[in-house]
Amino acid sequence: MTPNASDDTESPLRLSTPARPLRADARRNRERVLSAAEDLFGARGTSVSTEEIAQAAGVGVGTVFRHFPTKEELLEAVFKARLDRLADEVRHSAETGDPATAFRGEITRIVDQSPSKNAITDALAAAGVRMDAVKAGVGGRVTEALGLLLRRAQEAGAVRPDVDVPTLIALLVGAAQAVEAAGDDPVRRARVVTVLLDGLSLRAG
Amino acid sequence: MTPNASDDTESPLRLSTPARPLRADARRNRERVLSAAEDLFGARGTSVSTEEIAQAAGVGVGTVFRHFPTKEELLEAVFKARLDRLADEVRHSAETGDPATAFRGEITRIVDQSPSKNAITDALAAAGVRMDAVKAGVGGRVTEALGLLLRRAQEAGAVRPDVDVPTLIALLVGAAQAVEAAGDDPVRRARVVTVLLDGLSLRAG
Amino acid sequence: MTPNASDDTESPLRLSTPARPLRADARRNRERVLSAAEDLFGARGTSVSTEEIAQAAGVGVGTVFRHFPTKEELLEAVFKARLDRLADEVRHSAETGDPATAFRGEITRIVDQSPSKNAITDALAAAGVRMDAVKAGVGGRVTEALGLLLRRAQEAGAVRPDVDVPTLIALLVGAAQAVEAAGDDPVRRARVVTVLLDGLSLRAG
Amino acid sequence: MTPNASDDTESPLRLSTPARPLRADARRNRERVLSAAEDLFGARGTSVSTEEIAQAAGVGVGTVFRHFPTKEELLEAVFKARLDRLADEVRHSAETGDPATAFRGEITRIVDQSPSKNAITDALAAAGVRMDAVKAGVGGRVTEALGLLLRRAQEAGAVRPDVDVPTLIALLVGAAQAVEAAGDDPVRRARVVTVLLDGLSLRAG
DNA sequence: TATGAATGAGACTTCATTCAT
DNA sequence: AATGAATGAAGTCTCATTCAT
Repeated sequence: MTPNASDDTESPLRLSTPARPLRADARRNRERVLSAAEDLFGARGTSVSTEEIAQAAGVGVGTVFRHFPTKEELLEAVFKARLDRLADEVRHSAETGDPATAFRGEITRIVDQSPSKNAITDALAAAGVRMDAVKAGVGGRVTEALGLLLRRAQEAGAVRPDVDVPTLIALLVGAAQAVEAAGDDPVRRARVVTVLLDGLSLRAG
Repeated sequence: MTPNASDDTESPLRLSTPARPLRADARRNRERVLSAAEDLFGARGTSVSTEEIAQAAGVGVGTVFRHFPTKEELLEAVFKARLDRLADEVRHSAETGDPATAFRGEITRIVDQSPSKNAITDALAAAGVRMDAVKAGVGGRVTEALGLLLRRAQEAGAVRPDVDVPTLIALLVGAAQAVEAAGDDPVRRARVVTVLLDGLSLRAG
Repeated sequence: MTPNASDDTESPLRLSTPARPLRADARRNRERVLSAAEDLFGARGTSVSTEEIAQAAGVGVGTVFRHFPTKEELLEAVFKARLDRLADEVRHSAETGDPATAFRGEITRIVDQSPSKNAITDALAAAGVRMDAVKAGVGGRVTEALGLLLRRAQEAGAVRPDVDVPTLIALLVGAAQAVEAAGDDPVRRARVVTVLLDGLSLRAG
Repeated sequence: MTPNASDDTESPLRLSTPARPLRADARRNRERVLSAAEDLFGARGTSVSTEEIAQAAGVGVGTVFRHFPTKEELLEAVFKARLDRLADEVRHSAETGDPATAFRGEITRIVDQSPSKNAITDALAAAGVRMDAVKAGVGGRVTEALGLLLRRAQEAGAVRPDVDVPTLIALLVGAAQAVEAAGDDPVRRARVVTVLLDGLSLRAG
């Protein structure tokens, strides 16, 4: 909603000052809340109460609401934070080493990490979250980074050319879910990833 | 809307009601509630209130709770009903025609049908639902039917042999999610399915 | 207890049915809530909590909200009920006996009754209450009845002709407040009413 | 903004601060808070939050609470300041010119000024405010000044003798409310004042 | 049996007040 | 002294579930 371009920070109270740097302790609390929220939303869905998040973060409810005036804004912030980290990671991969290997490694990593930590899956599973704000904001960075990763792999002939970034994102979302559905068995989880990667690779014949 | 052949409502297996065969009107009410619940849960998630489901079904809340003593039990019943229909459909496919074609057709159908109606996706997305009860119950029929479908396709050399039924289920769950994430664009949705099927097929080399 | 003329009822849930007659117990509860709300709002202002009103009415909070989905709607309902009773009373006066006496008697009665029960004063003091709904609804009846009372008194030469109904209403609102501000001393309260009536009467010269 | 002539801020009588004369900046902050509070309480009722008042005053909440340890004390201070100004104004009127004219002019002025600025009305409408402190404090000055104004008018035969100061105050409170209830129409507002003045005047016969 | 009114725990959010910086 | 972050009690409202009709 904010036509805010760069800065990711969020002023605690919507005052006139656009991006006050936040006092040290305030910032620490903000991080604690964000982290607790990420854990709990990841582990038990978006229905965990704000009260519980506050407890987990070791602060009062009021503090949560000072930093995130609405539960939805908290959800969005968690989502953005995840995407932001994901974008960094993907970009780093994309710019490093062999395109094919980078692609495979990164896809595997994204899909196969702890489901409760998976940026895409449950954030999207969070259903109601406004994708608008996200797409306009950090979402763009993810798209960009994935685009680079994908393009290089395609140019190297390692990935089929008829897949574009949105499709790749959809596939990642699904694969993360699939891995979660596969349960704890590492063999099964690996197979899921294998099927995805094989499906994405350029066929020999 | 469902490409379902036979009865839409109550399949051979009845689980909730132990003995008493239910009066005609009671049975009709049960079905109406189940149907309304399926629609609303599908369309707007499991957070729709019991009250609203009752209204949509044209009955009082009390009636909903008479048939399904808990919201969770209602959720389970919806889930079971979907799986039951799915099992019928899959079995029918598996027993008909060419194994490879049947497999491809059925996978496509499962994944690419209206997401809000998709049996696996949102029922699982419903998070809290006890899979125990389900796996012990109708789940077995789905597993069985999918097993038949998969085995025949593998024997025909159309599907890689290192995929077992649980993995296939996980993949279906994920693919359904992926298709939903792909949005309304039919081209993208088709690509998602293609990637899945290619990943599942036996490689030439 | 209420000298209420026609049907005052309100359907508990805004459904399709326009004016379902309400079950006996539901109706009783509704009245109890309304009555408790009138007492408490009158005695301690509109800031009394819904919880407390529920307790005073001997019902759960949920019941209050079933009948009045919003605190504001409860406020409005209380307001309407008061105006409704007032309209009945005024009309009855206006149609009975000598115009001048009726006018004086009625004005006195309105202004000098227990302030916490005063229909106009604190309901208006309730600040936020939407006058729209009220004016469109029962408000019209009050205006009408006061119009009759006023016109007859003016035609009888007992009241100055340059006062119209809106002005009279404003004066009543103010006088009620003045009486409240006059405290418990009956002599002072009487004087306030006297000043109002003298101010309203047609001067000799 | 106030049609107030002289000092807007701090009149002779200081009540809150017992001894220490307050540093210059502290004093300025106190005035700013008081002024912001008066504006906001007047415009939007006593429910405006302390936070918002602090913002409007350009200070932090902490500063508001340093000067007025309680919201209620802030309310009282606002009230006192208004009464203080009122006392000055009334006394000035009472001591100037013809008694009858002074009385009429002053009553009109008090009642008919911008309602949101009206000292008596909404301060009293603020309901909870302890009148004790006020009556004991600045209230006395108002009473005194009004007493002078009233006595001289009565001695001049312009005002009925059976009205005492407390009654006059009650009438003023009510009339201010009546004017507010009369809305924006200046004709109606004028009529309200006329009725009051006529009611207060000594009858010819 | 069906109905829908009643219940009350619990969710989100606000705000007066305190306290570390 | 000033600031504004933190606190937590309290308020409004929702909803799964129970129960009288």
